[in-house]
Amino acid sequence: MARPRTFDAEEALASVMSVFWRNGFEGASMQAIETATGLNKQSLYRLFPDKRSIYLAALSRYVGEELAHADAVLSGPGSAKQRFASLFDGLIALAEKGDRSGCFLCNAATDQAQLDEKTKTLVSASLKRVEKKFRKTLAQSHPYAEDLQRREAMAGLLMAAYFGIRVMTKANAPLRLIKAAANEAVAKI
Amino acid sequence: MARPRTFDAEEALASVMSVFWRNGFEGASMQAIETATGLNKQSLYRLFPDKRSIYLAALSRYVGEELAHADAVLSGPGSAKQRFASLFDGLIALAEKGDRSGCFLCNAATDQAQLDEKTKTLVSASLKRVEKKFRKTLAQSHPYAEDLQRREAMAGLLMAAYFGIRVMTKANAPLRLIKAAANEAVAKI
DNA sequence: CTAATTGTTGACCATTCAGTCCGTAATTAC
DNA sequence: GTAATTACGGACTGAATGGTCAACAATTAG
Repeated sequence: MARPRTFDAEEALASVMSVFWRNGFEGASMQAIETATGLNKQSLYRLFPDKRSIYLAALSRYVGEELAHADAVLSGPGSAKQRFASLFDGLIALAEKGDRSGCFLCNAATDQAQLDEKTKTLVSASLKRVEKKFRKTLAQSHPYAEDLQRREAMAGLLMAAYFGIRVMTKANAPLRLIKAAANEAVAKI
Repeated sequence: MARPRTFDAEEALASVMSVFWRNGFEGASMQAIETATGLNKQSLYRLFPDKRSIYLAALSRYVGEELAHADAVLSGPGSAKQRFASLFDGLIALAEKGDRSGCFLCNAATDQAQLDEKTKTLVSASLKRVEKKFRKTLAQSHPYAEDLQRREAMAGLLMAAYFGIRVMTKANAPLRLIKAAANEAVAKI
């Protein structure tokens, strides 16, 4: 009968996710991951075959959380415009409290998507899920409910605005610029 | 009398820029840089004190080129809307020919801005220059010429859209989505 | 108790990393 | 020719890297 694991795999993954989110794939050393999790890397190698697998698991976890959050916000009451306002207000609120950590998905896209096939696949699939969610929300309000082309166009713009604001946040753009971009994006719905 | 340098420093920097753009700071090894430039790294260490300095020089070069290009496009004939259309059409054209390399500035923002003070300063200053250029262009057309608040808001949105599309491009978003986002951003001017 | 199984620990490994060292090279001034 | 200066080439350095190894540990079944 096997010896039971003494750590919680999900908890460990949450710590790992923070390290990869902040440092990127190459910048996050296994030593840093050991420190963040309080585990010996051999314990992690029991769960995952290599560093890339740990990275992908962490990214998957992040995307899951981010989409769940977006879903909650975009499933709220009101028109599509109001719901997107809530989503973008969330970005403003993060910047207001000095949170400049940005978005792990954006990081993975710019950092690894063109360098590693598996990361590319995961990033690409994640974008599809975001698009689907944005279009679904828009489809619940006029005129996007009836006009498929307008819905697709606006979903595209909102996605670009969302990711762009994430980049600008990490790039230390002033709060007024982040607010301007977020509010203007919502105003155009 | 000193021995003259046998390579062109600007040419070397262009090669270095490509390596850093593609691989990021951590992922670009000095060995890869040697290979790309055809120089021994000791020759580069004659020009720059360390890897970070090389990286910052490469990023500066990129920003200079990108802003010069944007300046050329945004200084063209027509309304602000038409000029931005040209700029965003450029992004579409890159995607159309399969160029998914994205934007080194975006990469630096998401990758290094929160990890290294000098990179953060350069990235932040670069964003200011982009914003200034976008606002200047908008100020040449109605109603942005007269309405400072609208100008700032639209500049913010266009910046977010621009950077967001860069991220989506690198994230392998489908061409139709990139087109939708770019065209909708311009349509909102 | 032993056997089987997986988990933990810490040492170990070969390679890679950014940077350094030093002999040789190229150029001009004298 | 020598001297002075910076450039080039390739070897070298200590540390860091992702991953492996093997002894010991924890658990249950029989």
